[in-house]
Amino acid sequence: MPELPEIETIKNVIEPQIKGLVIKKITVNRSEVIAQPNADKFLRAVTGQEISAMTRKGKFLILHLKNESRIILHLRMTGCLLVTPSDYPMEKHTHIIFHLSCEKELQFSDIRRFGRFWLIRKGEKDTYSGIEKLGLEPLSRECNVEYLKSKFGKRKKKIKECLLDQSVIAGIGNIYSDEILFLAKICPARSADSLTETEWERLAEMIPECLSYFIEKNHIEQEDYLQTKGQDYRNTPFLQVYGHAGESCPNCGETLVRVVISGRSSVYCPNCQK
DNA sequence: CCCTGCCTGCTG
DNA sequence: CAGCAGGCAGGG
Repeated sequence: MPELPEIETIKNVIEPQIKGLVIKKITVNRSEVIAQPNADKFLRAVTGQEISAMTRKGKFLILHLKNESRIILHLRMTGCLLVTPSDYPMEKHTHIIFHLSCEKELQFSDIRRFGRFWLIRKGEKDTYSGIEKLGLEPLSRECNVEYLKSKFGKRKKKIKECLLDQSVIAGIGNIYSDEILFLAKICPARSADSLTETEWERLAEMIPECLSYFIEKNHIEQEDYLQTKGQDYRNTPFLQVYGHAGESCPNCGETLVRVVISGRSSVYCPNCQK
């Protein structure tokens, strides 16, 4: 169920463990997690390749291979990556195992099976995964108040829905949109075109502040990550509104309210967030 | 634009 | 048992 800070955390934990290793063999337990073009082609193209790097874009992870093709991965709601010793027991919902050199494995598990892999070959245009449609990285310099206003300023959409629009800002999901709007003191149901200059400024400031704060909080050592099976992002103790409907606002003590915005559960403080 | 489907598991 | 879960594509 990871959003940008969690994907960043996963990348930081996994990358140093697999960089430079060779994919010797792949076990596919559920081929539907390989979205494109077909599982066999995927296996043939990837087997024997060295992993040169792992990067993140929005909520996507990208495994860069030595031959300049790349494996794109989206974890969706419950996808999980683990680097394990080669004799490590398989989790119940493990769908793909990359058997690597140095007696290691990269295991992909996913309870709900929404997660997907794509293979993009050298020079091939990625029209499949959706990665090309992503907007700016929220931690980039260009994702500033002018950009937000130019993209959202005239929309009648609710500001929370705007923050979830991956084609404008890549990586914010349901948790962090609530947290960001709480920090910016903006009600999630406000229409974007009603925001004042000050509110746009607060929003532009809180997006990177909130995300980088949680990247820091998520920080975890490789051993602890494996021990907790990649399930403990350690962010929950620090969430101020998400998951706290009915409790008191950490700012003012007013009861936090849950509403549904475009099908997503949203929590906010009716007193602090106008 | 909202709504559903995709899946399994956990909570009340 | 229904309802819900941190995502997204596709449909009407």
